[in-house]
Amino acid sequence: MVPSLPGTPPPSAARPPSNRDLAYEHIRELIVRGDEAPGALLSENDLALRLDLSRTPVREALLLLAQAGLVDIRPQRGSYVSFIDPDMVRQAQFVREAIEVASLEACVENWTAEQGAAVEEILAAQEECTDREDFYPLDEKFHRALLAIAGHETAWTAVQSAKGHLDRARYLGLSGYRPIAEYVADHRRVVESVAEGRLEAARDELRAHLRFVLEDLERIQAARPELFRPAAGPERRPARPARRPARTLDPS
Amino acid sequence: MVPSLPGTPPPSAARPPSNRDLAYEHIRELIVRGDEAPGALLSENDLALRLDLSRTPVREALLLLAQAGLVDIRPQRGSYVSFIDPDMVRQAQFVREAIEVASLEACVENWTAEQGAAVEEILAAQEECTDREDFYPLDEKFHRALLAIAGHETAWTAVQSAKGHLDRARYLGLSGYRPIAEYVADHRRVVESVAEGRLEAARDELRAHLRFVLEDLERIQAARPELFRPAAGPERRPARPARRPARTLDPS
DNA sequence: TCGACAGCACTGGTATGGCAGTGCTTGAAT
DNA sequence: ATTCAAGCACTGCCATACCAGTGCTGTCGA
Repeated sequence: MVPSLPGTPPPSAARPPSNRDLAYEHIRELIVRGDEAPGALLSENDLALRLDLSRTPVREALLLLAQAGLVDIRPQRGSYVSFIDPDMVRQAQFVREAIEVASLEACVENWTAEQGAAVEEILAAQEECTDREDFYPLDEKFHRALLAIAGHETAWTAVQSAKGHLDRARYLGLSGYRPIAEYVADHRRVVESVAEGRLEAARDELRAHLRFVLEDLERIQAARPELFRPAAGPERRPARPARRPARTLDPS
Repeated sequence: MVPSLPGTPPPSAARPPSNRDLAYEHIRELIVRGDEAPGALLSENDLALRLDLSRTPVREALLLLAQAGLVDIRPQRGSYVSFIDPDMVRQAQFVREAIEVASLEACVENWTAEQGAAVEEILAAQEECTDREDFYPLDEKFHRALLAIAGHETAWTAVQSAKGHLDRARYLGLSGYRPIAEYVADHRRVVESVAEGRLEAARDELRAHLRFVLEDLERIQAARPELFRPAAGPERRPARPARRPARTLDPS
């Protein structure tokens, strides 16, 4: 049986995506790509107009995004693009590392030639890759494939939910501080260790690989502090967009 | 001017829970406690009537529960209490184990006398405990405390989201197959190892402790197979409740 | 007896209107 | 110059109405 690596979840009838799904993807894209900066107001009304939908699907999408940690909903006040919280990023990193490193054991046990070939294909594509923006999907595919081989692909959703903040940090710090080639080299090292059954080595290598993200993070924070939750201080209020002036009572 | 009315305790105003939150908690309770069995229909309309709310907050609660894996929403068909999926439970167990075991390292490093005392308090309460239903909150408190000591309390949400299926399995199999006292003894063993800095021992003990849940799971599945997703076969359709008969065209 | 089929009672998905809460604007009073 | 309170433009929250999709019911024809 083919475990079916790529994420085509339902083999059953393909239902067209609901408006809620469309709104979710669209808004998520806005946030992750940085088109709407952290702290920006995301008004249900405004988004509904922009997406040419009613408020209901937009509202539900925002609810889901809030649960994913990408949006802060403040009742009766507004929904805002959440700031990147360094602690959240660190926790996400911790969760991800814990899961992926733990999965290596089963990965080593289940390793076969075919799986090696499938992973090799991904690695080859990564080596072709020069643009960072193209690299991220491939990176994701690689890590997901390792989980799938370990028989823990379902656990990817747990990684995913923790990864929201992390991805955004990576995306926004797009300039990148570590060359792609080094990441690919990391990947290859891990795969070789797994293929040769050196579990401990694979663990150390994967751990080191994942932790580089944190080093990048510190550089990103230094370079673009406005993306991060202000430590405290005078409670910087996120700027509301220009507002129509209030008219005093004078219908003339 | 009166600065603040007497009796308004905290600086930040405690906002009353929204109807959506109420609906969420209520429905979650229904599911986790087994009042609505896996496969049961959860109609938005019906729930709205029962909770004396409109459909909107109920619908949003269902949306969140669906994301937590407790509800299956099938568009234009119905929302159903999800079956317990053994694979999901195993994945949840894997995620939980990965996170908690990984946190032990920091836990050992950060261990202090006060923290030992706090944990000891929880353990003492657990030893007083005879009723399983009272034990679960204490169990949760213990595991959460360990994460907190490790400085990874935020990661608890990741555990939590994976824990939905797991908790339900435990709750529904309430008869319990392993005495509470043994669980507490496990806890105490882990704490002692941590306190004495024996990291590897603590890891092994915690791992073993968590895996007992899986053994219970198999017994639960054997005893109450109807709670679990039917393997395949003739696509057992979840029974719809009685339905008002269709009248043929005859207004008389 | 049995299969095809039309009708309709349900479902969740979407659109929209009204509401109370919140904080900015504003201008009068200090 | 500063304080303060009223007004109102916004917010998200909730209620309600309508829609298309789905599958059970019950009848009819072979």
